[in-house]
Amino acid sequence: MNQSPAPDIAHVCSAATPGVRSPSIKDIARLANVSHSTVSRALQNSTLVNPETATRIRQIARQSGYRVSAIARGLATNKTHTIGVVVTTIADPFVAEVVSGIEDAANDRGYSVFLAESNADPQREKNVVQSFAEQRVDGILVTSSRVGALYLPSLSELIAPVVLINNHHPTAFAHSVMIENVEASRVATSHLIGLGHTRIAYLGDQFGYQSDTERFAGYRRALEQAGLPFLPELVVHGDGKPEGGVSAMRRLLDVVPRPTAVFCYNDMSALGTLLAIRQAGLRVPTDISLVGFDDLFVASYSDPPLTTVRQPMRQMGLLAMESLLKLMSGQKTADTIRVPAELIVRQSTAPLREILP
Amino acid sequence: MNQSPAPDIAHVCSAATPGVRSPSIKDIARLANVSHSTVSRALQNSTLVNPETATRIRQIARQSGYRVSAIARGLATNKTHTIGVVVTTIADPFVAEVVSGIEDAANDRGYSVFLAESNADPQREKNVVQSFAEQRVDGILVTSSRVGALYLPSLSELIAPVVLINNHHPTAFAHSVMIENVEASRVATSHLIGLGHTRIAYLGDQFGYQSDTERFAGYRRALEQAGLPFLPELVVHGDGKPEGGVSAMRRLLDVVPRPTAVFCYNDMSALGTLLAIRQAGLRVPTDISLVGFDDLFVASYSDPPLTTVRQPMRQMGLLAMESLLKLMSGQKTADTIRVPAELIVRQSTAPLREILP
DNA sequence: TTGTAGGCGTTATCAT
DNA sequence: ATGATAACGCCTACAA
Repeated sequence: MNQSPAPDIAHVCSAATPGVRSPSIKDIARLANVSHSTVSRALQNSTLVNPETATRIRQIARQSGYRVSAIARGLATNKTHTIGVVVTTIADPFVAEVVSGIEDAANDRGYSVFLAESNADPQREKNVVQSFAEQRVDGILVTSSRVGALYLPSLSELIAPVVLINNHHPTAFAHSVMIENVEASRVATSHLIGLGHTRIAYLGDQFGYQSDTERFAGYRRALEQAGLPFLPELVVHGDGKPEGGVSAMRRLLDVVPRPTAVFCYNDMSALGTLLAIRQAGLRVPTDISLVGFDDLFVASYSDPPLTTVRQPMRQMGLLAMESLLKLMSGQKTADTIRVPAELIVRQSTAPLREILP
Repeated sequence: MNQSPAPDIAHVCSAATPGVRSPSIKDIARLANVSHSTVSRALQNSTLVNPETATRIRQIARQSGYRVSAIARGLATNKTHTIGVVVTTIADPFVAEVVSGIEDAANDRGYSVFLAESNADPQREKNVVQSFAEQRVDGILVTSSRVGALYLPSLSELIAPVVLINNHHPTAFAHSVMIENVEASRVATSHLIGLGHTRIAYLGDQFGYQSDTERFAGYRRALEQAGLPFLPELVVHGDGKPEGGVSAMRRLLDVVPRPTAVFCYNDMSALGTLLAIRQAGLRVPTDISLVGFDDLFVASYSDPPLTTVRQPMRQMGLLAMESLLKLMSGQKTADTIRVPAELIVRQSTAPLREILP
């Protein structure tokens, strides 16, 4: 009798018993009394195979738990149906939302996604690129990262097409999906101006990052349009995270006279800003109005709920994926897709309090 | 003259010119005047090759931009150096932190990670499992998902070893990493009791989820130890997200007399709870004390900052990865690793206000 | 409609 | 120390 592991019980604990290779196309061929090419065809729903044999083959394949080896297929076809996604860190809520959108779209199209974090560490970035190259990914998506700056050229030439999403340093010729930063910031700042504020601070990200530069430009444009003076002392920079928002805001609180409104580069910074203001014994929006950017879920649950600029994060991931699909199939796409944003007014902004002279 | 953008810069747009195969081991062999086996050995730093030729080969390989094909290697070795990570959604901050830890550890060990979301959708779960099977991943990590419930048996037998992280429905025989839920909750609840509270509500997750069950058990144990009566009307269930926290808390606010403290299943729920309390015109901790669970970054930045139970999320990812590595190499590991948690006392909890009779 | 015969880029086992 | 040669699992002409 057969003494091989457990007959039909199959479920005997044992983690993936190593040494037991999964059935191959040839095994199925043997069972079905056909050649492995026929099996291959049947499994691909080719019309070049008798419908009945095809059904029989698929039947057998299912019963024996057959699964194509994506890697063997990849070797043969030179396409892995795999994309690489590189992010600075997935622990950033903005990034996570975008990646979620990507994953969704990729899954729909039958693509598997490799996730890699660069941690803004050059060495790691190198590893990531190398790794994606070795895995022979069909395409690469980069979100909120600096990778582009250093490796994009080699990436897109030697490895696979690349699409950037809100990247820090976009490179020439790179395909990308970006939010309408300038316009969105202009609108956000104008909102504050419309409420009577004239001493409006800008709390940005690190110097040189594109989103920061663009949002700052929108801020200035709004001031200009309103004929308001630009006050350099009201511009500070955080790090895109709550911590940075705290320290940047503290610097702002030392300026006299104090700003009556702050436009934050992003919601994470705004979160820190909120804390700093509270710790200083002031209130939002009574003493200081606050506007964020991103519309992360936290914006709805902070106290007060944050007026902010909504980025359609998931959809941006989707758009990037679609753009990448086109590139991967050799089509041309718009070099950079600009996505409109929307100002969401909540309770962190209020009319300037009248100050009696 | 050349009118295309930038001449020899090589950066001539053109995404990954399809049709141009990257150099193979044979190409290198030709250039180095050796057999491809020698190249293979040289590239693996085998001692079975003349140091000088090895250096020369590596030199040539580097110059020609050679990159091993992980998929060809996988075919040959039957190991892909790849793991699959399945999550419900990466947009959940807890999940994102864990995955970040996993990615870090995996990268250190030379593993690439496939990320897949199940969205708690059975069909998607099927896809994920199928996809990982086809990609021939060497191991699987499942975090905060229900996947285990349905597919774990087939997963760990037919595909690869599996390790669960804070999974909803752990299955027998499954390896897993879990937080010390019962003890942590007991401590958290005792903290409230120590502040004089006796009407302490429990705001949980969906019925049947293991973390919920365990945390609830810890809550009850604390009451018991203090000789406090268990009040069923003070137990409500959300959905693990802020929205669910809001509605669950509203239900709680209708109970008379009102609870004076609430222990929330997780921080996301607590965020919603905070909002609901505020909207009811009450204050935390003056009117109601609040304890969360997880210690997400939001816990530090809410108003008031949340007293909560810290889970070492990144480290849990790391532990899971290490456990998986052992399983993949055929070693045995503890079936379930219990990670201790830590109560972080901030400002959302305060002594029960004396109520004059 | 089906089978035969490479070939994809590696690793691995032999000889030499 | 090196080179043939054969897998690995699949796809795809080409032949039948």
